[in-house]
Amino acid sequence: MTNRIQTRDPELTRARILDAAEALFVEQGFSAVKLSALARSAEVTKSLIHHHFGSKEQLWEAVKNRAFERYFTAQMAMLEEAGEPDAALLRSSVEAYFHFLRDNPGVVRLFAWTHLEGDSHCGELDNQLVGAGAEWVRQAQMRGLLRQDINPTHVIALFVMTCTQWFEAKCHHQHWPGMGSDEAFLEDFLKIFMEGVTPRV
Amino acid sequence: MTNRIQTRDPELTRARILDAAEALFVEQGFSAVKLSALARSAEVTKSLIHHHFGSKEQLWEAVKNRAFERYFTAQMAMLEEAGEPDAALLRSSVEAYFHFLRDNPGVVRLFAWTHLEGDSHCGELDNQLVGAGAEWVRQAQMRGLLRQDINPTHVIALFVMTCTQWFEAKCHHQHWPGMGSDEAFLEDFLKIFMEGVTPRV
DNA sequence: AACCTAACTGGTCGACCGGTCAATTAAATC
DNA sequence: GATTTAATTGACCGGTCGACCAGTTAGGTT
Repeated sequence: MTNRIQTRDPELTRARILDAAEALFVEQGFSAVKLSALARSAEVTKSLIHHHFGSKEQLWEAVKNRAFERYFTAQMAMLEEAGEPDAALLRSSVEAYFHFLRDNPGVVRLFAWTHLEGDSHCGELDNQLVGAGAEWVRQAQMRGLLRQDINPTHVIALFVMTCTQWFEAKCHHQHWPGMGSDEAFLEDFLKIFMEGVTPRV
Repeated sequence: MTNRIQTRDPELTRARILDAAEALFVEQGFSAVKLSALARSAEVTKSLIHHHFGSKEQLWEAVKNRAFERYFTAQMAMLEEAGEPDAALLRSSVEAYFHFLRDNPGVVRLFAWTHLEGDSHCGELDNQLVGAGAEWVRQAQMRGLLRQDINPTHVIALFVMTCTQWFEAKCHHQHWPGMGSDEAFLEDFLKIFMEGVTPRV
């Protein structure tokens, strides 16, 4: 702000505000973020934030929408490049999801804040994601590749929730005695999960 | 506050403040809670809160400590009344934990807020809880009742995290297509989990 | 009954919150 | 080049936040 070239680029300004806001909201949650700190961080004036986004609440919505859209499209892409349903593909899907969350810690925290707010918006957004995944499981079940006495949606929910919670609550359980690394836990989870969902021979 | 009998009971006052604070903190998180609203809810003056707890921050710590102590002792009691390690007992332990969280939604949210704060205090508190659980799994493994190629701590972590996330993110996934009730999900989770941790015959 | 400690109150404080507004100015339109 | 539009600024607002403090009073001690 001090010595910035006197040029105007509203798109860039919006982006800079969104980026700074996302960083702060991810870190501190909605209530704890002060617009003054955000303005400082984004190197714009407070008024400019209001000009572009109306209010703190609307900015929060914009941040969430952008982040969840990123999440959604990334997942959709992963889903579409998946091939025929079989156990090996389920395994690699879990790995892919786990690593996506590991590489996108911001979206994990954004999900957590949103859950606590009781905002079900993001949940509705991935209805089709889960629906497609569950359909995929259902097909594998019909072919006898997965055990058939389990609700397909629950299969999806189980690994999504496990991956999510692993990273959401990492500060909580990372110091538990005997707890292994990201990869070690994923490995053990997959052992249990894959053994649990495939039919006994 | 308006027409309360002019008697003094500091213990009760502290308890009333703690109760009201817990309710508000659980609902809104630390930053969003206003001491004025808390004072109104607890039917005390703002000054009295400062008198008993010093600051908002210290009150937050007191609330967390009390709640996590309750959680800890409840879990410790459950653990102590457990008998010899075997698969059936693991199953009923998961059920007990799941139902404890279902019946104590406050502590689940408190955990979630605490995770987001990065406060590892509660995580350290249940080190011995997890340690005892993992030891219990280890014994079952040695007896051949559970498969031995899995980190015992990960077995505990997996079901703790799954139960926690189920209730933490309920608003998120409860509207997913095909999602079942609490009990239906628990049942399916146990099918996968128990099948995954017991050795193949 | 005198005394003391601490529970409790009302009033108040400076800081700073989110938000507004009129004025300025860069850039797009004509 | 004149005009319009909108990005941007700094000054400012009312409200209220957490905290503080001097004073009052109930309850226990001696």
